[in-house]
Amino acid sequence: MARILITSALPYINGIKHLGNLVGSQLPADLYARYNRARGHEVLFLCATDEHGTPAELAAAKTGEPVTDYCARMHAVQKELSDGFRLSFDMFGRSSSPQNHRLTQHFATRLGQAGLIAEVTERQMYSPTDGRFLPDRYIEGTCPNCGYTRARGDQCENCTKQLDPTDLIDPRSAVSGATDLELRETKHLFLRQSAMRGQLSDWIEGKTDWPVLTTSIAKKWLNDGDGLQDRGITRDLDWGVPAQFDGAPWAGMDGKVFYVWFDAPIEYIACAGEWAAATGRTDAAWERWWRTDKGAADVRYVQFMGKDNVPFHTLSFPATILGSGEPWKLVDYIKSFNYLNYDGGQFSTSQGRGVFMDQALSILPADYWRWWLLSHAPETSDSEFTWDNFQVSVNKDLADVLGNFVSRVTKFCRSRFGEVVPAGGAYGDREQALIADLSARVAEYQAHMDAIEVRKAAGALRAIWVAGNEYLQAAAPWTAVKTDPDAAAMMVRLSLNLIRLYAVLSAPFIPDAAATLRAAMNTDDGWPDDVAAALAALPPGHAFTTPEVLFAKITDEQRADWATRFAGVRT
RNA sequence: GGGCCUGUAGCUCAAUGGUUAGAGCAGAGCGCUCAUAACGCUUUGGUUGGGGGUUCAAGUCCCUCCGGGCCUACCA
Repeated sequence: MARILITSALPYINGIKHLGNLVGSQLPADLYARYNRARGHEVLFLCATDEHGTPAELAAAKTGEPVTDYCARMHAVQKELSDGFRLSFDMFGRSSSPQNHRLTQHFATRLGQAGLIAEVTERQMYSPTDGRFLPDRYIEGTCPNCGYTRARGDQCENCTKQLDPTDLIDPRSAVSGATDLELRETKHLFLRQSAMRGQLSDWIEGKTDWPVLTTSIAKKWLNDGDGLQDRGITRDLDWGVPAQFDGAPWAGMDGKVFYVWFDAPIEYIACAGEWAAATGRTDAAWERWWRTDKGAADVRYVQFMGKDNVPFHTLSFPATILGSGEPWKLVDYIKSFNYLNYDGGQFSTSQGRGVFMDQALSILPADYWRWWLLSHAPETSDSEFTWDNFQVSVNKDLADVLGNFVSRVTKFCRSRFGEVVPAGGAYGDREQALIADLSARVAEYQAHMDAIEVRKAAGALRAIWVAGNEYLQAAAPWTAVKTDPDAAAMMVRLSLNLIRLYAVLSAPFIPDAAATLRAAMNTDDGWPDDVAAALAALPPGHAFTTPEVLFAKITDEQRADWATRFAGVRT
């Protein structure tokens, strides 16, 4: 039995995530977690809300709530939605947890003691009206290059020119519109990533089995220009982990907090501490997942994320861990995803374009979304969601191929033999061939799942479903029953066992439907390590119930309605 | 500007430099009647974005042009 630590990129606290966010990290991570649990491995699957930073403060200000209240409320909302999508986190924590405060300050201390933190004084834009320093992109003004009047302080969206806030003509706060901006000196801590460039580069160069998407982004940052740059890890904000604390190896950082991208990855570790605390476990229980000197040496750690998160997971977070000089577990494999587009354009949180997690669950059960999203996961390039494709794929795969198979088998059995697994008859060549075929296909499915090839795994699973329909069509028990009832009984018995097999194999993709099938077949969820044996799990005389329609089809009217409803801006 | 990814059938996507470029869906034809008008079988469909080059051999490698996307370190 292997031990597998799985983390999904942390969803930011600022609002409800869309389906593109979901398929880029949490959903495939859940697929992998469920699969490995089903295979009998020991899994710890962690995720949390990423709660610090300027956007959280501004979102709270907008609703009039204290930021702590806002984050608590939004955490609950995101937790409910992740439950709705059946994301099987062992812990859905919070980066604002006491565990993360302690651990973030601990890492900062270690890095400081190791000489890997520098104090840098710089000048940044301050808005007296807003009472805060403003990140570059929160300053708007007229572009000196093209005259666009809503250029941001980091880049003009119109002409794409890189800008500095001081370049802008008539700069103003994007938060309040205030124009009384001024440059103020402020001191910040920088993580000396440049000092660790060689160590990080050697580590990345050794990861030859990682997706190109992952390593190419890392190498770009390592080698671009003057090489890996130091990164500021503090901000002038109120909401976050205080950068000044007892035992800190620096002074003068009062009123500042750590930058979210410093504390958020540390929450992966702290979240394990939250898990232990929430489930009455000791520190040793979580440390055996994270400390190689305390039992984690045999852990395989896999991270899931969208491509925009890669630099922080390949460089900054490893720099934090390596720089600490302590035996923390480093990531073994990074699975990164491209983006899911929505009907010819991008999903957009800010513009409310596309389908968001709450909306998705309000119109269809989670399994529909899980199946479509995972079977179309943007692994090699960006992929595209269209309502037409969604309707056709889901109806065909889930309703016709899988759902209808269950219907035809259970209803035929009920009408001819009653709701019990019929006795009599023995396998012939056709059945032996089916078992051989399925054994190969299950092996293929497992290989793709082990390699985290999500779309290929979905294709292999679908082929297993199709094999049942092919068998049934060729065996034709509805004909055999007229002349050879024992043979028909054997065919039906095998087919009923196929339903159980499908329930077990499909559970990582469509857990609710799988649970419905297992309950209907009145059986367990043991993995089919031996397909022939698995197809005898339901013995003659075993009672079952005929399930209701497993997946109702999406009608043309529904599709048209949804396409219209979600075309424009979220209201 | 720089870097990376990408362009393959009507659609969504596959193809360690090595047979005649594949699969699902959609389309067409046939079969079946247990089933959610579902299922099965057969089948149409390609100058692999354009052009040039390397090679015995190129969807794959190189150059160039065209299109799409991402990143570019202060959003997270």
